[in-house]
Amino acid sequence: MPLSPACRGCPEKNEKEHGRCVPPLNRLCGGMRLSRYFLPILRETPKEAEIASHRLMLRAGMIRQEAAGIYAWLPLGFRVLKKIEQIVREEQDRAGAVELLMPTLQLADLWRESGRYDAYGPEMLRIKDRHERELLYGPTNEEMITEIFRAAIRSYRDLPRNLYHIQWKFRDEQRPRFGVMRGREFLMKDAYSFDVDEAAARLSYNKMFVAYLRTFARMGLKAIPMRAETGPIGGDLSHEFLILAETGESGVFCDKGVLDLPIPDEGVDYDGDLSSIIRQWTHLYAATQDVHDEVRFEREVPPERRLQTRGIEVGQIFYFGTKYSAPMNAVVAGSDGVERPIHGGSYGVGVSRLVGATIEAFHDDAGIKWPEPVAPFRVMILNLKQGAADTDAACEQLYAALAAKGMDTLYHDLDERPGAKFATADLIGVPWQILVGPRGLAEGKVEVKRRADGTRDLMSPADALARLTA
RNA sequence: CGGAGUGUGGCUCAGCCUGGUAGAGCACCUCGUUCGGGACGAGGGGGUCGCAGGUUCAAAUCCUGCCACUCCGACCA
Repeated sequence: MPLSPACRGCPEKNEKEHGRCVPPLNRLCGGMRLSRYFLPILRETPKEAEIASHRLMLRAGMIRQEAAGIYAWLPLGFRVLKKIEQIVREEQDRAGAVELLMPTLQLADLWRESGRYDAYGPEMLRIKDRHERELLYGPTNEEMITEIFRAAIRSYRDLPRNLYHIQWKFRDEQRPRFGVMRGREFLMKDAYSFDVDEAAARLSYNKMFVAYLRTFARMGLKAIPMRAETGPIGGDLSHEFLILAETGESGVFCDKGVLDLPIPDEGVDYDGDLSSIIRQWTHLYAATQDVHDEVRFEREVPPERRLQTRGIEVGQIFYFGTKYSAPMNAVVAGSDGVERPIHGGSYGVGVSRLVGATIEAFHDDAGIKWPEPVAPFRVMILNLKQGAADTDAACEQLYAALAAKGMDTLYHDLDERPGAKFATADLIGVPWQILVGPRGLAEGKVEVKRRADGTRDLMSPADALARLTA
């Protein structure tokens, strides 16, 4: 795949790897002038927003609510969504999963094969087309992927496989809330593994387990795998991945030791033995309220290491055996020539929810503090005296130089007062701000401010460039 | 789905009880003065008061029904 010119030199990753970028990400590399952007900032907090991430996403012009639990993603929010999506994609690919795209609408008849059309309940949005054919807006895709898979695969030699897509889902929640954290329409990565038997399926499960550890860590999040109930999807092996946050929906109990476990590096051999990593991450106590065992907790975890808090679920993995393959007749011939149902697993990541969850983890009173890997822009240039020859020239030079390096840069070139620009920059949470004002330029200096901790350093524009493109 | 609320300009709200020419702050437009942490002055534009009925000479306001949205709880791959 040829490199997009805009991608050349992008600091996201080396150029060789960049050839794998899907087109939407290519567009994220480079610069943007605020005067040509669409960033509808709100000065006051909309009254419906109770929690920080919802409030800040509305104020920062990332989303706009169109109906209960249904949001339009405005340009700034869309950038973050795409960056998170891309990290998820890269780690799925690395773990050997193969991307495809299934439709949002599905035939009811397909769901009758598994028996879930009647079992699912009012959470499923049901639709009829002009021929009175019953359709549904997919809340998940086990049936469809099983249908796709069974049509093509005949032999155990074709296994294992893991297919995934990143697609919008709809679940008609009784009470949507917390903005994109619990919307009715949401973007989810869902992967589905197919194996010849349970032992093989567990190997597939372990790959996704490790991929998830890496995925959330790359976003700057500390996600902890916890034993989980399997819920309506069914099955007998499942972990939820939660990031710790006081505003989380789930109560969690764990051994503090899990907070310091090492994340597998990108050279991890997915075809090798992952069991030691899984053991390391599962032998310490960690459970959500639903499956919490207080007696075991007190027996296994010393008092000083007991942690009781709340968390936000950002992923869940299941092994469910032949739950779908048996009723839907998805079978392969074994080495003995006998056909048997394949053993399946499914693996979800809440992509749109992660946007809100990240803000819950990284914000202060002034606004969002994006971790660099998912920030909508990496650098923001603030021209503190728009229209003055020296500040304009210095900003244009910085902007051109950063864009040439493929750096995501937002140039605040509106004719606003410095205070307003500071407030906007802090609100939208771009990790690095370059403050260019007459005061500093008199000494040939600009100020580089790091949003995460508020530290500022005066330096020459050349040094600022070197520091931010290092 | 139970309970509690709210719908008035892009945002936050007042006005409703006690019916009588639709308001404020912020935002927006023009001009001027400003300019390192959300400036100031003057002038200006923008609203079928959620929808539909009803009562009345007259309804944002009173009555009835509906719709939407929010919060608490239950629910939540």
